[in-house]
Amino acid sequence: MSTVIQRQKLAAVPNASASVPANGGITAPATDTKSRILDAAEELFMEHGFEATSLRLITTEAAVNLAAVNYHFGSKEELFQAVFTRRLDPMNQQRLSLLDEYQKAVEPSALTCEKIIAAMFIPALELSRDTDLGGKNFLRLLGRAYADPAPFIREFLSSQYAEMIAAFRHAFGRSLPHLPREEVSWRLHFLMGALSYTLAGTDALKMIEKYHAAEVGNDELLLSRLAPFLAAGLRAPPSDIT
Amino acid sequence: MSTVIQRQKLAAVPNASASVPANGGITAPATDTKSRILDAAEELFMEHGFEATSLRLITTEAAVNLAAVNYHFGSKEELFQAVFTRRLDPMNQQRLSLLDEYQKAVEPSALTCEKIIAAMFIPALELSRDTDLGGKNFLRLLGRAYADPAPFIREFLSSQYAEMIAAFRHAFGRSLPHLPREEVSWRLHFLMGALSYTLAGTDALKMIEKYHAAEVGNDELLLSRLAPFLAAGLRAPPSDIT
DNA sequence: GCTTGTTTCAAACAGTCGTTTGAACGAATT
DNA sequence: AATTCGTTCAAACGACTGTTTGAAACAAGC
Repeated sequence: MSTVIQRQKLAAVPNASASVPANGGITAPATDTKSRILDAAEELFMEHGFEATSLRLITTEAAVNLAAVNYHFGSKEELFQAVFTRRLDPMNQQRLSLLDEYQKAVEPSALTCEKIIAAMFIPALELSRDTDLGGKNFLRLLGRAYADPAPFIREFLSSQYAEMIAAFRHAFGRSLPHLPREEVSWRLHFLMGALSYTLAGTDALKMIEKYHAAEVGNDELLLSRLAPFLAAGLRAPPSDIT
Repeated sequence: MSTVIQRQKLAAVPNASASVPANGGITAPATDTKSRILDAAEELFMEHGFEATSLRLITTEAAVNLAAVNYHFGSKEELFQAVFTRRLDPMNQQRLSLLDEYQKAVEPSALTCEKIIAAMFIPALELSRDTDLGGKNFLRLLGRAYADPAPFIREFLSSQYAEMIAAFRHAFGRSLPHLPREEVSWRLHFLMGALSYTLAGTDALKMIEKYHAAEVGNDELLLSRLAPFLAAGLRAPPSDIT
């Protein structure tokens, strides 16, 4: 009862052509079905998690037919991965090239920890600003996916991250030559933890709002808090248990 | 919602008395229905998450009837909370009393960061060792719950943690008098992130196995890696953006 | 014996889930 | 005009969800 089925409108929208949305608002309309699904899925997966988000919720929010997800993506799992590859792949690529750029500028000496951390964070921060609304959603979604138990999520993420992690472990190793390789691995692990937790939690956002409203760009503020903390931790003397 | 629970008595339970299990094995059988459900739920919630774990899976694993969950706990959500309160409440209480004990020993001076960190970690580590198998499961479950989007989980956890967090923020504030209160809050936040990520992820366990098999007690090893990293981060000079 | 109250059980309830189907549409090609 | 192809649609599929029910099983009290 009551839950009358969604009556979708006909397609055939000739698109907004090149017209700037012109709505002083925030969100871009997203013309084609595939993008609308991705946008809605990104937002809803972040809000409720993978299992708790039904395809009917996504397709209703995106104003498309229920079957469109399986038609365009194959399955719910593949949709989830598509949400990630759309943003994660470019972001990690940007991290790698930024790290490379920084390294070339100081060759042959090693980078400072702060510089390496910046190469990890800046692409994430840009992502959160570039896209009108989706970027911030995505970072929170990403942080949550780190802790998701589903095997297909963990495998997918670890494969997406392998190359980037390896490059940054190498960079930190060069920057901290006195530190055993093993210790570098651990500290990179802790660093990722602090980062993903900060990006995922709503706590961080609440803190920002509480203290600084919109005074500084919230992203730079976050980096300015996190970078000294992490850099100092990375440079700590190695533990004596070997 | 808010379905008022049926009758549910807790009196006259004969209990396991003082009998030590005495089985040289690993797992305790868990005699009564309620405990068997809690044990199975703890393990399965950790493995698959809240939404993806069905009551039928739990009751099958616990070898009890499906209706037993609703009879003993009221609902799936209340079962989830019961899984947490069983271990989380004593652990946080232990953290508080340990912090208090450390503080009394050095009064009137302030505690070192390492000591405060130890007061946070040792109860968690003991939990992971005391109980035969459940403890380790629970810590991983806890780490994952931090990142769970479900509102009832977030609210429940934040209420369970409020008192402990406040006490430790105060202790860190005393230990780092040169640091603005705001900065202390941020760094405590990062600290919790590194901790929960480390406890939740399987990555940390894999690292331990990779490097040290069972040479040292894995828990002490973990603390010896994490404490210097976090202490150094906490003691870093404050960021210049005010 | 019977009664009382707690706990277990199989079965059903009322939905929601992801996925599939086959018909219908729109636009370009022949 | 007819045909093709990619896309959208309503409807249904079978399986699974948390929860409820009313009857049994069980122990203890009188």
